[in-house]
Amino acid sequence: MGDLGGYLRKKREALRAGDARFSIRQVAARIDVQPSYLSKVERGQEAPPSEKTLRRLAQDLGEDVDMLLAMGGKISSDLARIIRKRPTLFAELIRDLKDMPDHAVLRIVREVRDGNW
Amino acid sequence: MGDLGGYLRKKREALRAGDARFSIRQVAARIDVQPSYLSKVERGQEAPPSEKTLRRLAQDLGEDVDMLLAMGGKISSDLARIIRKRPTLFAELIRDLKDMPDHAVLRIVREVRDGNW
DNA sequence: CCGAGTGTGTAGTGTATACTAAACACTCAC
DNA sequence: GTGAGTGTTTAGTATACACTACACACTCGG
Repeated sequence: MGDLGGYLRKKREALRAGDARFSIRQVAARIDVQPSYLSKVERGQEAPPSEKTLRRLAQDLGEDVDMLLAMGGKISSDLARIIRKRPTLFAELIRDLKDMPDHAVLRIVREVRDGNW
Repeated sequence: MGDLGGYLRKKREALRAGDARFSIRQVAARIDVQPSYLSKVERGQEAPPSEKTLRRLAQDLGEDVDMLLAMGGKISSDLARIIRKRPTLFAELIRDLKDMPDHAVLRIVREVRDGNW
């Protein structure tokens, strides 16, 4: 599951094929880390970057932030904050949804969004 | 919000009123930390304990684990794991529920549990 | 008075997190 | 063949996390 490095490398190389601006060095410069660091992250020689850095990376590579964070073993701090405000309530809900198939959860999401509550 | 220390102290002192086994020293011994450490935690002079320690504390004091963890700025690792397995899905749901009143969320919980999905 | 128990103050520790800085080896264009 | 760019290696760093170990000062029953 947690192969953040390999995923990042593949994604970057795909982008790089069509745009020279996606070299390790240039991406690193844009997201404000050392190229050596990014290189190691991509090869799994370093632990996943911080949330801040993962966010910039996601933005630069056009990837979903929540997914990259998850691959890095983290959860977006805004989600964490929401949960921590009503811990038992959300804990219950999330544990109940644990084994539900995606489509069932999605149905809930949609109904919630449509405001039938 | 985040006054874990004060909350713990109050709770322990309440228990202590009816049971001498709830001194700092004895609780500390049971949850396997130094009394000085627990003392500092209760007075907010130390950062919140680890998840492991908070769990033992919650158990010993008869408190809700998820709530104590939340007060300590953490989220139960089993919840984190559930979310990380389907990050975008849960991120969407949680953000949508952010501003919903408790009773509305509870209704969802109950419906989910009753298996009408 | 003394022994058991109470809470607390001070100092220090091991480990993880999240990186930086500088140099090395290679390719490729001109 | 050299200058610009590429990825990588090695070594080191600052900060936070999550505590321990030990000693101190106090109370209170017998």
